[in-house]
Amino acid sequence: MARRLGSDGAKTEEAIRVAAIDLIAQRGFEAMTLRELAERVGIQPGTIYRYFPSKGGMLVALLVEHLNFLLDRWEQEQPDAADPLLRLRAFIDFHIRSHTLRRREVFVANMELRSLAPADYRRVVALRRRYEDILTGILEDGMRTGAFHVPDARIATFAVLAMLTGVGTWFNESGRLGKRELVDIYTQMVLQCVGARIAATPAQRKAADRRSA
Amino acid sequence: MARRLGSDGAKTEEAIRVAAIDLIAQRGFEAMTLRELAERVGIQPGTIYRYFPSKGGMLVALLVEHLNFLLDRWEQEQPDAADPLLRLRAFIDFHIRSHTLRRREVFVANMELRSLAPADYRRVVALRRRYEDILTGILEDGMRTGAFHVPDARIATFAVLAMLTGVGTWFNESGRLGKRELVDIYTQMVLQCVGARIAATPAQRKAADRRSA
Amino acid sequence: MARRLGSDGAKTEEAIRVAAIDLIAQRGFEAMTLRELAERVGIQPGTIYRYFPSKGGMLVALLVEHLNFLLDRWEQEQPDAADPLLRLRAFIDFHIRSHTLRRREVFVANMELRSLAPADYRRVVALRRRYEDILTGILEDGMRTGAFHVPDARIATFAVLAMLTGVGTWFNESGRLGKRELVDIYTQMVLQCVGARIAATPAQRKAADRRSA
Amino acid sequence: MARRLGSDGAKTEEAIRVAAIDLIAQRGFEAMTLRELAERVGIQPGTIYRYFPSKGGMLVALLVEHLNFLLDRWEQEQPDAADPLLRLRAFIDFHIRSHTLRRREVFVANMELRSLAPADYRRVVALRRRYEDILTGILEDGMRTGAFHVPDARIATFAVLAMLTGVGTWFNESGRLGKRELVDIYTQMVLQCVGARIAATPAQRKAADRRSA
DNA sequence: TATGAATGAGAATTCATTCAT
DNA sequence: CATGAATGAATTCTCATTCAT
Repeated sequence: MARRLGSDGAKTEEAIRVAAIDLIAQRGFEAMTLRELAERVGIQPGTIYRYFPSKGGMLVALLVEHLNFLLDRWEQEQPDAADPLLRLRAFIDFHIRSHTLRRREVFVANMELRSLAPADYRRVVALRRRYEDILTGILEDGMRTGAFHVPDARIATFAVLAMLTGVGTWFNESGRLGKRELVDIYTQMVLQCVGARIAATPAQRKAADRRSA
Repeated sequence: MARRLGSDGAKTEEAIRVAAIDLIAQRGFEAMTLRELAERVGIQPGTIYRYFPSKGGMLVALLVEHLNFLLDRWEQEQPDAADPLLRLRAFIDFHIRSHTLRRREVFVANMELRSLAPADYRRVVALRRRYEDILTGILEDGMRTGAFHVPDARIATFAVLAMLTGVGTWFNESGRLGKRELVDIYTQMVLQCVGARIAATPAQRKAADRRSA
Repeated sequence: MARRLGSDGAKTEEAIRVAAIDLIAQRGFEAMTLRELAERVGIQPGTIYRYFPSKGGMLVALLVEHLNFLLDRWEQEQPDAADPLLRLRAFIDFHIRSHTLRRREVFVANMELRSLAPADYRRVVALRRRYEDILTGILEDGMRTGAFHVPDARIATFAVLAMLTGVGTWFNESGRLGKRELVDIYTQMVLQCVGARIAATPAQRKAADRRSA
Repeated sequence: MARRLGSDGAKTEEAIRVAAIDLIAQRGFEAMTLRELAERVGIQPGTIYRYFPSKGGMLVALLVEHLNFLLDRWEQEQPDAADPLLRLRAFIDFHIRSHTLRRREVFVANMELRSLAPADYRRVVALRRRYEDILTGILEDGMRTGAFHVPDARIATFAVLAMLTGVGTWFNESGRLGKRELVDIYTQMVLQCVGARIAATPAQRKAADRRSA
């Protein structure tokens, strides 16, 4: 059969992307086979090559798309305010929300960098760097204004991002914690970590009290 | 020739282990081939099977060895004292030292869990769990004594371990930071993070001052 | 869009033929892909099937067309005269001219016979045989009249055709030799080869003198 | 099964070479598949890669081996004498003998150059060039001594080699002609072609008379 | 203890071909 | 007349693994 009724390139590509992220997150990029991927999507392996130049090319495409999504979203969602504390809160919230929402993408983006060809690696790392720079900027501002106290803004960036990103490793949508609480808990820990003077909003304190009760 | 003069099983096995950790850290477990590994060690691929039952069996052996090493060492090195703050400091120091020293092992242990067969996975995760429990225990003690203030000891464990383990990702032996400073910086951040009242030792404050000067 | 303005089947077919000969000559029939061919022509691969029944069918069509062209042309251009020497000169001239002009077609016709399906092979070889027979006829006539002295007309045919056709392998339109000289040189060699008593015309001798001067 | 009883690398490689030349001559390099080749040899396709780095690498190896064989043999067999006529006779004899003996190798070497990667192509063409140079050298010597009369030694080389090599295309071991006669016939034609004053030895004349009787 | 020959299964990728539109 | 989506079969090549020696 040359073409299934109503087959549509854009839909097929999206289906491949979704299934690929899934499979890569599950098994790892190297361990995933295109056969498997094709079967999930319900197409023949060869068809993947209409949409991606190669298995490796697919990985880059996926990672670039994800990082651009993050950067674009932050661009839109970031608060107008200049206050570092407020901005940090917003960033934590944004990061956790997007990292639990697009959990598999994040996982893949963190694990599979080494599967990239050198040129692709540089491209992806450059995008990731832009994301890291957002946080570094906030921390540096806060250090200047005295809102934060960290030994080194860059290292703190790594530390905070590692902490926040780690959430995706164990967080379970259907577990005992809701996303709201998760954000609260991490906000408190991060603010403490960067030595913010006001560690928690009243709302957070209340939430914390409830938990420890 | 059946045996080179002075060839020695124990040495061969160790050479395989070292080369394997190296290669897996570089390329990932799935991407590493036994041919490559054998070539590095200077043996034939078939010879690997004298020491490990299979490629997957080698991974378990490597991970188990590493985790046992960590647990044993902590057992030996942990302070006698019961003071949570002191114990936390010791743990941070231990963790960073062992994680920069055996950097590649740690990396592998974090990245390649999903390459394990289910039974092996459970075995390795159980060992890792014991390591996590050390930190959780310290944090819970500290919460009880009022030394620390975290919303949730388990989550804080994940957060702190993610933060600390992340060091291995970017730390460079020959970079601008020495291990001593690294430990100081992270100690401060972790202590802040868990809401320890005394955030830094005088030594650390001095180091921090130097840096911000 | 179903049809570009002014798109024209006959033109498309000719464009495919030209590009196909080109590509087959360059890479070989098996190595050429229809994708490549389509791309050169600026169409989609599927479109080729409007003009040729299959890849193999295209090859036959190309070869048959070429051989018919050669036979038709000779039919038109051959001299009226019966003199074998004159006819042989005319044939050499014709062959070299058409083989340098349609160099790629000739190359393909010589190289790709084995890519044909058996039935197609027989058909094409029969046409080629008719072309060979022209030369064999001339040589046999010449042997009868005493104009030529060759051990065997059929073998001489193969030898002369191999010699002449080999020109296409190395001849370079923009090289040191013009076509006129090329024909002269080969005429002399062929005439010597078949033991023609008069080896060269005065014009050829002059050309040869110029070269050896 | 890991290894058949008495399996032997050197034998396996030779078997692959023989079968490969056979198949390439039959179908063409591109059309031959490694599956087919392996099946003929009675091994698995993957085993071929113990002996050749790739399909393309196998082709180079085959061609280089063949050309080196030709060059080595001529080195040994060439006559001591300086007489161009004698040397030319020896070369014709050598060429036809080796080209009917190793017919398939020759065919492959002539047809499959374009299947080589650029670097390999240059290497093989350089070797072929050395072989051509042998004939060119003989012809130039003969032109100097007045033994031969050709318009251009290089072009005559191409012409003569094309003629001689063409033999492999149609010659049939079990056909009406023996190799002895074949050499005689071609010797006469070549000598005529290069304008050698003594066109044939008495033996050849006798053979020619028999045929024309 | 180790080699080296070979396997067999499966990997990514390519390609001629089909056909609804 | 032509496209563009897709197929399905085949291709080269890789790799963990086996085992006689």
